Amino acid sequence: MSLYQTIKEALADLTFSSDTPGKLPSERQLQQQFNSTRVTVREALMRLEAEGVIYRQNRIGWFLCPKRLLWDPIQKVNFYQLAKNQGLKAKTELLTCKQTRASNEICQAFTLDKQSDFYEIYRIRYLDDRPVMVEEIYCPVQQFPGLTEKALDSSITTIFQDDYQVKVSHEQSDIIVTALPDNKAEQLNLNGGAACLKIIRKRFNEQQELVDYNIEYWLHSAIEMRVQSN
Amino acid sequence: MSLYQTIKEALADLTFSSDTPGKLPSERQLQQQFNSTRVTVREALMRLEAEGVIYRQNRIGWFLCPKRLLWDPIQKVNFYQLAKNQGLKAKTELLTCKQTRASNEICQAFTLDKQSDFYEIYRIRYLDDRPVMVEEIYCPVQQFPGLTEKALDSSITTIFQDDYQVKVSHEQSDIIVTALPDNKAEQLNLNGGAACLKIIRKRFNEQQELVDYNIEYWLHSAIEMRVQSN
DNA sequence: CAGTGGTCTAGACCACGAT
DNA sequence: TCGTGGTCTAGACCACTGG
Repeated sequence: MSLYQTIKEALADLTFSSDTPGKLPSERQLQQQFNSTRVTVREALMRLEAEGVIYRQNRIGWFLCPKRLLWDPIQKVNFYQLAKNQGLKAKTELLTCKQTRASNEICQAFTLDKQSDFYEIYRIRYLDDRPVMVEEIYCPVQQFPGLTEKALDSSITTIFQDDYQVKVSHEQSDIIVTALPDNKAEQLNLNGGAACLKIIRKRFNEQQELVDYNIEYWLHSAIEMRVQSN
Repeated sequence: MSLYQTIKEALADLTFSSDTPGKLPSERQLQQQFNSTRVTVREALMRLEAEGVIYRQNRIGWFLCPKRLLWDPIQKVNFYQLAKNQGLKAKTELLTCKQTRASNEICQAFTLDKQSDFYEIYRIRYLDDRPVMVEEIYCPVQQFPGLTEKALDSSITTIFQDDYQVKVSHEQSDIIVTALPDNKAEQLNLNGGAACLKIIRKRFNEQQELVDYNIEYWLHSAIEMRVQSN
């Protein structure tokens, strides 16, 4: 068996008895401990990261992954409720909210022309204070005047419903595995290139009109999906 | 911008005009071309792999990814039908089929004791002759006597229905992103450690009895999910 | 057999975080 | 300021693929 495999298994077995709980020893410490080089140690670490056992914070170190959030893409349960049901603390941070002209792709999805204005909302979501998701939300200004004034660090669905009487009745999600883009990784204080789940979600009102175009990047080790079909 | 980022973007722009269509130049060629080292070139390649742009076959080289198979985890469409609808050629290869005592986890799922015998079926699935998935299927011998004699390189669901009058009426899928385990990677002629979608699917008959326990590993770049909710 | 990717060594410099 | 991870160099040997 290769050396990095050995290191990987040894690390997986470790109780990671470091100063900070959940934090792994530094790469140079591991290199000495296993009498190897940083390249090889990092190979082992990156495998464990790919498996979803550990994750890294940019220039800080490697950490053990907590358990994944279980999510059913069919159920329209909001993030806070979902987290609470699973004993996790949810938090949302609003990064930016501005009025823009959106990309062609998004205009087309809304069947609006390129002159239309959209709100563009960037948010980060945390579970137990760990950043796990970054999202972009687009919705037409016309339909949601004054949206910037609302409490955008809460549930958008609730705002739609309570403040605008818009009820989401149908949604479609496209889900792929890809690498976290560098600009998104930066917002999460993580490294680009790590596996992530990219979810493009379109939500429609009762008249089947698109009201909300949402792009989410989930840290792959933070989420698990469960779906039922009858 | 870092060198491997530059290389990554240059590679992404390339039309990959190599001998074999879809195959990238060798790592040493790229190293010369970009006046760098293999480590750095491989960093760029692995990023592209993580993004789902290219994949590698063990000791053969790097290849461009064809388009992903679109899959709705709610619909119970069989693999051949799904592929055909999307203009892809599906193929299944039976690796092994044997009678065993299954693991505790699986016995428990079936609510059978540890003495029960199961069929254990290993298969590989191909799209346009590219291996994209490896699976393990467990089902109780008691319920499917003589299953080994059937054409196990076709649809199991069809065999259940036609040969055993067992109709799958309900199923549950757990889906996570993880790394392809080395033993599975080997069966696919791929490298361990690449991102994959692991799907654990339990299928039930009309009496809500578990009939089929299925573990699938999909090459992450080969699949995309789309779900609707009402 | 030549060429490929898989693994590994033993260094180096940098930007950034913690202190 | 010191230690961290992020990036990079310039090699090496091996197992395996393909001709």
